[in-house]
Amino acid sequence: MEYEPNAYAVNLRTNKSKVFGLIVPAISNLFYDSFIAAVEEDARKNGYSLIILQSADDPLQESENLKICKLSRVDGVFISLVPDSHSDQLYTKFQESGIPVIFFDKVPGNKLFDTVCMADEEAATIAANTIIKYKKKKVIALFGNPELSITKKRRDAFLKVFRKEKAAIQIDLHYCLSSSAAQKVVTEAISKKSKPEHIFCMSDELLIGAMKSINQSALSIPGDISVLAISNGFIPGLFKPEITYIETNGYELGKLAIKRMLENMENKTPVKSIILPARYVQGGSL
Amino acid sequence: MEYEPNAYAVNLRTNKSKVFGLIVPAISNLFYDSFIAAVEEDARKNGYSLIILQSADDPLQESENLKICKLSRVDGVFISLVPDSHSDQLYTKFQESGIPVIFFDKVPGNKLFDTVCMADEEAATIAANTIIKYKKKKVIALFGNPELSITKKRRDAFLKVFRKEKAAIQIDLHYCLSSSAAQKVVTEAISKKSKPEHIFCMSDELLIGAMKSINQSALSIPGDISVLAISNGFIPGLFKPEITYIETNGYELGKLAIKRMLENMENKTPVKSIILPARYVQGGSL
DNA sequence: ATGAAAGCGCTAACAG
DNA sequence: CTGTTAGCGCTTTCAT
Repeated sequence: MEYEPNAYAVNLRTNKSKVFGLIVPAISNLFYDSFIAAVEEDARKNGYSLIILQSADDPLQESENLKICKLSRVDGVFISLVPDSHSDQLYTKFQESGIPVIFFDKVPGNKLFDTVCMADEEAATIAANTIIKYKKKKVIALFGNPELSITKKRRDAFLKVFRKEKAAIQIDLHYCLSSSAAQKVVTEAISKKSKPEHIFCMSDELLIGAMKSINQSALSIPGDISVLAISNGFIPGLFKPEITYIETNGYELGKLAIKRMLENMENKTPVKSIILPARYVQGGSL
Repeated sequence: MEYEPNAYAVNLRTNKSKVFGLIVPAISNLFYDSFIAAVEEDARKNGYSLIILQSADDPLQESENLKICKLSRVDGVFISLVPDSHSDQLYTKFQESGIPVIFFDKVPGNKLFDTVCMADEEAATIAANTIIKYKKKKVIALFGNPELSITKKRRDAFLKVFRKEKAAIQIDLHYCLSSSAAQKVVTEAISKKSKPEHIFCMSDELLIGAMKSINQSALSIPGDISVLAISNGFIPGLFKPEITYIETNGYELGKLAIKRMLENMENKTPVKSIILPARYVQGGSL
C-alpha cells in the first residue's frame, strides 16, 4: 500500500539511526568536497545517510560537532581534525560507547585510532627527490599550519631527503596559513636580487597564492622559475603550462574511509592505519 | 549529571527531527559546496543538522533522494534539480504533508514552489551589454544543458539584448554538457580562419574548458581574444589576466535559502520566488 | 504545585 | 508458523 515505516520509531526500537556523522574543517574545499562526495555515494549504497558538520578551523566548534553527533546518536563518525584539536576525550568516549570513529587526512598524532591518510611522507619524499633530480639549487618551500600533523609529516620527510644529499641546496622554508600569505611570501622572494629557481607548495591553497604572485610578475614557468605541488590535480590543470604535482586524491581517500567504516560496523576490528599511495603526475612546470 | 536525552525518543514523541535534507546534483562543485557551507552554518546556529544527498545528475537518483528524505522524516528539504527531473509528484507530496521544500539554483519552471535563485536574466543581460559596449563583433557563447531552466533563462535574456541591437554582431551559440565539450568547441573555433573576438561562458565549468583551449593556443587575452563569464569568482581569479565575470555567489544564496526555510518553519508563508542580484566584477580579460 | 500514566510506532520475544 | 504483547525513552496530559 502506501505504508511508510516511521524512522523515529525504528531508531528508538533498534537503537540505530543508519546515519553517519562527517566532520570537516570546511566543506568548501577542493579536497574535502570530493572526499565527502565519495563517502556519500557508498554510504547511500549501503543504506546510510550522512550528516555533515563544519568545524570552521575552530577547536570549540569541533567539540560541539562531536557532541551533536553523540546527541543525534549517529552510527559512526568520520572526522578530519582542526589545528589545535583538543577533543581527545570525546573521541575515546565514542570508542567506549562502541561507535566507530574513522579519522582522515588530519589525524591524531598517536596510534590509538582508526585512520585513513594520504601517503604524506611518500608524497613529500617524491617532491624532494624531484627537486634534486632537476638540480634546483635555490628553492622556496611553502608549508601550511605547522601545528598540524599533516604539515609536520610532509615537512620532516621533505627535509630528511635534503639532509642526506651532499649537493648544496638552499631551502627557504615558510609556513603560510592562507593563500594570500603564500602569495606575499612568494612576491617578496622573487623581488630579491637572488631569485629562487623553484617553488614547492604542499597544498592547493598555497599553490594558488604562489601562482597569483608569479602571474603578477614577469617570470615565466618553467624557464625563470619551476613549480611543484601536492594536489588533487584540479588546480594544477588550470594553468599554462600545467603544474606538475604529486597526487592526493580526496575521492579515493573517501572510498577507503567508508569501506573501513563498513568493515568496522560488521565486526569490530583492531585499530588500523590505512595509507593511500602517492603518484607523480608530470605537467610542464618543471 | 551525565544525562543525555535520547534523540530517537524525542523525535518519535515530538514528530520532529531537527534535520534538514539537502539534495544537489553533486557536492564536489565550486558553486554547491559554498552553498552547502552557508546552509550548514546557519542550520547549526538554529539547532538543525543537514543530511546531504547527491543526485549525480540522474533523475532516478533524485527521486530516490527525495524518498530518503521522506523516510527519514526530515523537517525540510533544500533541492537543486537535475536535468530532466520528473519528481514533481514527490515535491507536491512534501508540500501536502506540511514539510517545506526550498528549491535553489536549478528550480522548477512553474511558480508553484518556494525558490531561491541567482538573478539569471540580469546576469546574462549584463554580459550581453558588456559585449556590446566593448564592440565585439564575433562572439562564441557557451551555454550548459539546454534542458535546464537556468540555461534557458540565461540564454533567452542574453539573446534578447542582441536582438534589440542594430549593430551586426555574430553570435555562435553552443551548448556544452561538460568542461571538455567546451574545450573542444573553443579549440575548433579558434583554429578557423576568421577567429572569434570574444568568448562568453555561462558557468565555471565551461570557462575552465575554454581557458584550457586558449592556454594551449598561442592566443593572448585580451589582445587576441577577450573572455567574460558568469562565476563565483574563484576560478576567474586564478588566471592571468584575471577573468572578468558576473558574480553568482553560492554562499550568499545559501544564506538566503536557510533564512527562507526558517521563516517557513515559524509560520507557513505563501509561495515566494527570491532572487539574488548580479554584480559585475572587472578583471583584465576584456 | 508535583507526580503518575498514557502512548508515539515499531521490533523482538514469547505464547498458542 | 502466526498472533499477541512488552517496552524502547521521551512528552504531554490528567489527576492528585
